[in-house]
Amino acid sequence: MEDYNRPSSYLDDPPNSRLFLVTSKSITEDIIRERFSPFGEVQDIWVVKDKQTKESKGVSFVKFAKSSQACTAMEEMHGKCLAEGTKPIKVFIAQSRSSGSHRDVEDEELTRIFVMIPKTFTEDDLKETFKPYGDIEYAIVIKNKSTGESKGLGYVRYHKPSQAAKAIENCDKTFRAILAEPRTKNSSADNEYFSNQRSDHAGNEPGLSAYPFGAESGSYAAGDGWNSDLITRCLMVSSRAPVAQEQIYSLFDLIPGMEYCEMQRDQYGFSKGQAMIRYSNLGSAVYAKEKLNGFEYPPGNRLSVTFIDDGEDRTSPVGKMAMQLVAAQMMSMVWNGPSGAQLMKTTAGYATPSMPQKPRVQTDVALPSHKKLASPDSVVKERLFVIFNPSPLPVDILEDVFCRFGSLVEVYLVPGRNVGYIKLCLLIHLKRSLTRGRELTDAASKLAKSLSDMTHDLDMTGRIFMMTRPHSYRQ
DNA sequence: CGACGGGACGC
DNA sequence: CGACGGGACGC
Repeated sequence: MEDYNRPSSYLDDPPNSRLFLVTSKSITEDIIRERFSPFGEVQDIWVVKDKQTKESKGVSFVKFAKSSQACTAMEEMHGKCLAEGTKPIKVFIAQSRSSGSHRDVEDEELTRIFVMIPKTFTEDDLKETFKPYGDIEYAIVIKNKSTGESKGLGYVRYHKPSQAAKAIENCDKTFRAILAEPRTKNSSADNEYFSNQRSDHAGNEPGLSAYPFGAESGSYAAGDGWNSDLITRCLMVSSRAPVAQEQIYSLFDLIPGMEYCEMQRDQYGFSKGQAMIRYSNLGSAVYAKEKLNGFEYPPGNRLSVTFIDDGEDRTSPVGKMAMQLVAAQMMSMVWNGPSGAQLMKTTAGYATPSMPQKPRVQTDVALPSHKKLASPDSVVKERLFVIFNPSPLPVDILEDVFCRFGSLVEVYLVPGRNVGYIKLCLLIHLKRSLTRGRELTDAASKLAKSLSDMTHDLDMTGRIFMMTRPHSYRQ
């Protein structure tokens, strides 16, 4: 509740989504709209005019919905002439309205991001994780100088502001990517700059990604819990050679669950050698990426497949790390599970590969019936503290199980730890079968067994505690 | 055993 | 050189 009452306050939201243009005075709002709207959703255009004469002062502001759109427009339009006989325009990211400064915002300030990463991440991991958004100049992990161990933080420098913006918008939220504060003399980095809510890019529109084909080696390590990739139902397919949409369609349609396939086009309607694919479920997308990234189609043309943000609302505090665990588990089902790891042999399109099903509760333990989740803003009345061994179960499974015992508000897994909280606003069955504060019980161990059963090799021999307080909420 | 929504770089 | 308007939620 800052100064958000003023409608104009969201000219700075999300940060760096507004451009400052210097043009000839003859350039009109209509010309600007025509030339800038191809880069994204233009929310506002304002040509600054003299109060008396109404003549343009040769200065304009263009507000985009997203920072990446503004940055791409800046990169593409800086130095262009918008009309015959007019001077080339200058385009900068506008200073935020609150800053008061009129200094040009340098690319230096827009190309380096600051991220939280697993302690196990190497600089190569960091690079691999963030290269889908653009060419990386360098990636460094912040380490303890004496011990050399990672502090779980890193910097990634891109070549272009739009690439950094895309990384911030689209990378897994657990990375908490933000623009890095420029390295300065005064070491205090405690500006009030970054407390702004990030855009949740819920309305991600395709078609603006400016990154070159990131020919990525289809190798990534699964197994250390924290997979470096964003995991979603949406994939981006990149091809060096032009491939018809129908070809991509039939290829990716081999995997059940494809619900959307569309070539990406630039503002002139030309194919960019990229297509967006969406599946109806995570498992299909994970499987598709695993099987088709690096696949030569047509022969000699390596396809690159990466996850892209599907714009789904995953802003619940659960975070996406849990999704990565889901994916890791699906991998293990693909590789080890009974449904087998049948490779797709051909692109000829009839042999549908057997698919791992989305994990569902399958147990001989009698579970109460599935109930609807409580609304996310319900007051949490009880929390269960769960310790997982060896590693947390996927959130959707936990939700599926625990929603049966009460009115489930949220499953929260503490990132990077083997613990989590089950938050409920009403307890029905659990309350009778679990004893406060004590390690137990028949019901809990059955629950544990059923969890283990349904997750194959993951063993949940953890203990479940009852917590009394919904934590840190003042009464 | 374990934990509460996380943040900064040798100039 | 080249920096900040217009319009007016809905309890």
